[in-house]
Amino acid sequence: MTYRRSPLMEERLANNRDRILMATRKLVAEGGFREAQVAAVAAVAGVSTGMIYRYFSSKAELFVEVLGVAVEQEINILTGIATGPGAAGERLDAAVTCFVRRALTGPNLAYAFIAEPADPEVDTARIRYRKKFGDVFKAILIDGIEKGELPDQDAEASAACVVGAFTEALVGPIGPAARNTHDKERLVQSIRMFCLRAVGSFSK
Amino acid sequence: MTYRRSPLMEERLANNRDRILMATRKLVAEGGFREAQVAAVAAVAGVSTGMIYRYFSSKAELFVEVLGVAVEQEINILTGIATGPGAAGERLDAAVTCFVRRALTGPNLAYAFIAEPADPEVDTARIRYRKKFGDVFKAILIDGIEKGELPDQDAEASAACVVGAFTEALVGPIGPAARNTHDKERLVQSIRMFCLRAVGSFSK
Amino acid sequence: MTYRRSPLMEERLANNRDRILMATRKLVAEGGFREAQVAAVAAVAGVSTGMIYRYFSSKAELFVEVLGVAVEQEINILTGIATGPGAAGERLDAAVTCFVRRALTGPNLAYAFIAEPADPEVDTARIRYRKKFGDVFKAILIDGIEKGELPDQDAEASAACVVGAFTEALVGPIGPAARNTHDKERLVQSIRMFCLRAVGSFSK
Amino acid sequence: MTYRRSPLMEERLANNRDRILMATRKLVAEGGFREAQVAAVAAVAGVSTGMIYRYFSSKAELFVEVLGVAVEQEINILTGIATGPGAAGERLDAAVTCFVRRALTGPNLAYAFIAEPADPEVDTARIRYRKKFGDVFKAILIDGIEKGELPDQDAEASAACVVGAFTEALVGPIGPAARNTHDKERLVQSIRMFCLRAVGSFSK
DNA sequence: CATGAATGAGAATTCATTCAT
DNA sequence: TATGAATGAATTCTCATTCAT
Repeated sequence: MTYRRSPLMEERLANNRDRILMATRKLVAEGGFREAQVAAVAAVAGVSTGMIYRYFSSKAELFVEVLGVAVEQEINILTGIATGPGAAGERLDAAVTCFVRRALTGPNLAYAFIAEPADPEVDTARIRYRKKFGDVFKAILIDGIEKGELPDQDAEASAACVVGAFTEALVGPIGPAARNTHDKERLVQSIRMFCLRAVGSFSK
Repeated sequence: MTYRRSPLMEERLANNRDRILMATRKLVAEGGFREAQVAAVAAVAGVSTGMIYRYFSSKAELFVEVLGVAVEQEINILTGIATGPGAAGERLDAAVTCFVRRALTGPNLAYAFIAEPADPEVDTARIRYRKKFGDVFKAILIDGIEKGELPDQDAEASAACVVGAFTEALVGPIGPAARNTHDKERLVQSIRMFCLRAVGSFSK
Repeated sequence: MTYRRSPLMEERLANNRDRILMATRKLVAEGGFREAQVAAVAAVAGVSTGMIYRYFSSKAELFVEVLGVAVEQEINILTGIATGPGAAGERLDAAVTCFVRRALTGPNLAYAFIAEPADPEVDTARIRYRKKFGDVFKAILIDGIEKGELPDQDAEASAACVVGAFTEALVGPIGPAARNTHDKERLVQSIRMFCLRAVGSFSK
Repeated sequence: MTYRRSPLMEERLANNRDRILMATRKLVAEGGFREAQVAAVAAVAGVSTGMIYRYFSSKAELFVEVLGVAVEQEINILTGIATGPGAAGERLDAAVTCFVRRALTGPNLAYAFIAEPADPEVDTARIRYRKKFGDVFKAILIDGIEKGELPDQDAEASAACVVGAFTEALVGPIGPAARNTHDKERLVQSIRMFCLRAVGSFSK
């Protein structure tokens, strides 16, 4: 008698995969890639180390996917804003504000951005994911420039600068200082204004 | 007849330390801290591994100093510009332009910004060094705001954003794409304009 | 069908730990802590070096446990004698004789006494373990003094001297010379008489 | 013109040798063989590391000689007592008391006795030196036994036990606890009485 | 299928000894 | 002769990955 993969087992498999991803994300968020050793991930996920290799061919692949999942979530939200109605300046405003606020809420994504690639593979992915963020902003910028709402500029570079600006502001020296809600909101506004002025959108 | 330390010996000593630092810098620039293992550094520097520990008490200390040397060079140049004559906007312009141009010239500084903390010790230093850069820009901003040349803003946050903006633009997805002189100059101008608009300085 | 940890697996686990301990003990007994490098222990135990760190967090911890296991065995036996019936002098007699005889039988304990602290951690443990031996003898002495069976004396110091006396006699210059059974028994009697006279118990 | 070894140079050589020995002794006394690295010895002695190898072919040889010098000093004093006038019991009394008192005075010799051989070579020497001490006591014992002053016993074993007894009492768990003069004198008396009772000399 | 024990290739660091100057 | 910079073998410890059960 052989084992057939029952629907139930499928679900357990999916659950396992998710739990591994979540465990990894948790560990990376808390202590960087350094703390996300395979054994630790397995322990947090409640699976064996061997199990991890059923779903991911290597630790690097696991990391890449963790980054991917985190990025996708944010990209979806931002894209919703970017493709919505309203003037380019307003959409940019909303996108920047949303992104910064979410990043400050939990150490879920921001850390993953600077967290060093434990692997060249992860490095490559990291660059790719940052570009995805830039693309969302770039789209808004191009739209705004075409419609004359924004001054002419290198949309590609500006978009990268926007991403870099809040990355630095979030994870750099001034980031961790913002602990209470008041400080956080102040930081959100500072970054927001900076970026808006930077792209020439004076929505005030 | 007594033995005196000959100039040649002095030079060799200095050369060793410097060669170790240069070798480390080279390796970090090329492949990140990951590639700068003690054995590799020793090989590139043309010394034995033990030699490295004559000059640096640990690998972390070596890394910290490599970062420090690179940062100090740039800080000195930027500070010269920041404390010089001219309107705040002009000095900011010059500082940003200079910084970006130098970063694009060689892999001398840029890597220091993303390079992940192989060590908590290095991490701490890295944050500190980034802050140093921010402080130079912050000084110009505060000066400009006081004199009414720049709009009121959170100088601390803006400075961090400026640093982040060109960090991302330099080492992020669009950075490596700029290979020839023409592309590079275009990138310099893009980042420059972005930052100037961002702080409200429309020197055009 | 679920997987259960088979008895065989349990045994192999226990075996590994024990084999590591035994291998360490063997190497320390033969060549001191110096010879018990992690790689050597692994080789003798028939495991990989990494395996050792599954059971012991550091080499020092391994050494401490090796000492501890050896000491505990002996302490248990001695305590049984010390807390048994009979006059203090007789119990002391039995304890000393038993201890010395066992030490001469195999290189199981004696080495633990001289073996130098390869590590401050091990040093601390070594002192502690020696004190444990002293305490067994001290208890007998105090009992004998109280009951008037033994002359008044510093029980603490006398106990330490007893431990030192046979340590030296066992591992010192005269120890290894005693190869055959006859010599050994003669040594046992010599040490026994020395210690009994020393504490004032002339059971003859 | 070649250099001829002047008397002055001879003296400097001798001085160097002595300074190296003293430096080693100091370091061993303070921190065990572990702390007496060649570089440290050189620094304390005020010579270069290379200099050390002019006088000692290896570190082990240096250690052996340091032990030897320390032992010789003590042996001389003890022999003076042992070969002097008086009853065997009295001479033994004086020898033990002298030895223990001197050992407690400074951490000069006692430590060297248990301090683990950094080298098999040192190990061998250490055993040999301990035997030398035993021989002094053995001589007194044999004398006393022959003259009927002491009960018949295995002089060799008893001598080893005496050495072991105060070694343990000095460097074991109760040793370092005795800090002030009062405690020390009490320890001296305790060890003294123990040893005298042990060899059957009740000089009280 | 699921486990987690086992592996072993690295990586950092130390220090006795040598030898060019 | 004297120096101390330089060497590099040796040692401990880590952790991704595999595979017998």
